[in-house]
Amino acid sequence: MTMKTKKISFYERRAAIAKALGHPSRLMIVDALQEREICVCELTELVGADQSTVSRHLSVLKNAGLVDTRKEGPMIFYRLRVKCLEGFFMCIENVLKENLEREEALVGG
Amino acid sequence: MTMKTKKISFYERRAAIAKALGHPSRLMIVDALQEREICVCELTELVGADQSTVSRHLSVLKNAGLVDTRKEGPMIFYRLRVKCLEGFFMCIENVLKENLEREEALVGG
DNA sequence: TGTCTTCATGGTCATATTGCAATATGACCT
DNA sequence: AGGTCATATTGCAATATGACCATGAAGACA
Repeated sequence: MTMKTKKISFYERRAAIAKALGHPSRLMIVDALQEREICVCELTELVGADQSTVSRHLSVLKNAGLVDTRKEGPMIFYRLRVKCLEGFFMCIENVLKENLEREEALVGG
Repeated sequence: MTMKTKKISFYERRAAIAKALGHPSRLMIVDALQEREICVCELTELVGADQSTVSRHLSVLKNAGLVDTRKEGPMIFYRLRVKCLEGFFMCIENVLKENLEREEALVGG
């Protein structure tokens, strides 16, 4: 395997995770799951989309390895598989803060 | 504005940033820019795609507020606008590590 | 002026994503 | 078995994305 090929698969794996987090509904879900595990029915209410749509978003998160499931009777509870999302969210907040400052600078100066 | 609308735009802004990082070429670019500012011609070589394709990726990163540009003669240098990407990458690595452990557990037992 | 380099943009095609409706699956209860 | 609730999956339409080619704009330089 060439170095370039290796590099590509390296970034592909990482980009897949970022991509899974790149949708507002999925971000909302992940954020809610930081508190506690939540069933699909409750997540569907939270997101406010069709149940089938939410189910698809959940499967995207699951395929990325971000969440895991637990069965309890007819219900399925989703929970975060990783606790490290703070770093991710902090990074995003930092970018948004910088963007805001830039906008203010453009208006003010 | 209702609470739900507010929440949506909250997550939309954050998801847009994650989405901008959700492509292997863009991740490769951002990673390279952690070292130093780089011109489009060099980034084009690095990524190994058409110059127009790389230019589009760069505009995605710029629109997300992740990078900024500096003109020098006919060249345009791109540089990171934020230094916080460590937290982002650490989070990704953490997820990948967890995923690897899960795969090993599935094989092993 | 003409040409070369560097980068961005419009056009076009192939593919992926997203959303909803409809249907299937699976568990539980009677 | 039949009924009901909670999820997953499939089909389809609309839209977004990503790649290339061709072209355009701007600076450097003879």
